Amino acid sequence: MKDGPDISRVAFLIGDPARANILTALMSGRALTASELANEAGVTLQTASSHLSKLEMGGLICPRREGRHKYFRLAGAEVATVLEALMGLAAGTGQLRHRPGPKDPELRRARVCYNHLAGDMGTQMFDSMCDRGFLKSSGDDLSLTDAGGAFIKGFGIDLGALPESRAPLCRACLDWSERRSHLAGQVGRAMLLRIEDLKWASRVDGTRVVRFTPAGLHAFGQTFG
Amino acid sequence: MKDGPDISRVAFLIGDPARANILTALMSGRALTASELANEAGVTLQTASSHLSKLEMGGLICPRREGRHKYFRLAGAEVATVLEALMGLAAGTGQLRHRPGPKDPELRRARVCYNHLAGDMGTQMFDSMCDRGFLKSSGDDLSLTDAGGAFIKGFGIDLGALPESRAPLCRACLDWSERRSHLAGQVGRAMLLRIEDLKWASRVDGTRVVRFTPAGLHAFGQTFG
DNA sequence: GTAATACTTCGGCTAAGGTCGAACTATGAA
DNA sequence: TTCATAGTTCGACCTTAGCCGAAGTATTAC
Repeated sequence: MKDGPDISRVAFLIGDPARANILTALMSGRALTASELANEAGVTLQTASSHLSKLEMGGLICPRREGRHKYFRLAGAEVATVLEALMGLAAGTGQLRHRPGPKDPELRRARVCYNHLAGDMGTQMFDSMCDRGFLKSSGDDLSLTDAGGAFIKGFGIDLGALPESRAPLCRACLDWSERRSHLAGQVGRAMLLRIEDLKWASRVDGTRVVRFTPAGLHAFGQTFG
Repeated sequence: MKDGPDISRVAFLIGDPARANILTALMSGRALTASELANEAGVTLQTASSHLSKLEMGGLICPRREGRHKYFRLAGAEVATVLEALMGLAAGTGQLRHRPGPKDPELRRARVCYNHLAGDMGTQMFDSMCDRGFLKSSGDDLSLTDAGGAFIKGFGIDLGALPESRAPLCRACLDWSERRSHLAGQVGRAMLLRIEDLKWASRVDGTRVVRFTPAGLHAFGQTFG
């Protein structure tokens, strides 16, 4: 028994409804204050503070002080991956499915996953870029081809401006609603930012929903149809 | 708040040490009895029975009666994926790392992941098959090329004999110790079975360790070097 | 049949931990 | 300075659930 790392501590942290709501809210990729997260989780500030310190101790979130505010964000893409995988499993095991709220169809259509585009439109973009030979997956790793580099440059993304970091340029991320991959990594992040810059879409405050304008939808279809 | 599926229920189930041990034991891919799992988890049979019924209700494991025994197995590859992702995160977040037992190096070298080969040798096999063009990842999905089909046929695997099922033939699975992908899916399963058939390696009872014979190690190196 | 093994259910004990009110600290605004 | 806002810490309450002994059911062995 006791093979490998200890799963239960991390799972225990995610296993509380309030903490799960906090983490889900942070899946938007934004850094949120303790008060905002308390509100998201539906608990008082004191309770949220306790949860947040536990999540921080467990290495799932990172704090950042800013004046009298304390902002929290997910500790990394690996955390987001686990959360997405759990969502996929929760959605799959039937009775665990949450009653689909009014936002549910919108979420399935286009949403933020950590810092990149997910949902139907996220996978559509990914597939289109693969089909046209912009992405090449050499076994495990995903990378941008020369044609792909030219494409995203034409799309308005300056590769040189991307920060040097250990984070891979391209990464595949499994989508819980579509059960297929979408584009993550630094390029995935840059694509979403560019889509917002182009005013094709904007995030709906307080949710993970990404809402496209009619014009943006049309342009998206032209580009990734 | 409350976007998407409810994570916390599934995470709560995994968040108990006894249940986490049970699930980890089932990562061997084998079906184990309630008594065996009680022993793995370090609790009495009564306690394990309670845990097992909760895991079953939660859709994480499937029971199968066989005489007076009740065998349990993981409910599916999706569950295994979540567990592997959690292991990766737990191993990564530092203080959560379990004290490395004597079996730890062996586990990192070669182990069973649900029903396929993982660890250093698992990723080595995967990389080799990718480099030689046996596997093609068209964007998201992983598939066997013609050359790959010929290769595994030569290796002694009859593709036609694989059962018709919704499970994909090839699938990439993230490895918590190597942090890279290895081969899962039906072909991954068949490869491991064939390796055992060839007597290259055998599983160590009661653990996830796959122990190669010297001859098997040599043959493996020849084939996937 | 009787005995043994495998598992389940029940009941009670106990400990862990989620919750919030109230008091406290720290930063910023007037 | 004085007040307001953001967050933390403390203490008490209380629900939850993990645990095991004991009794109950089901299946196999003899």
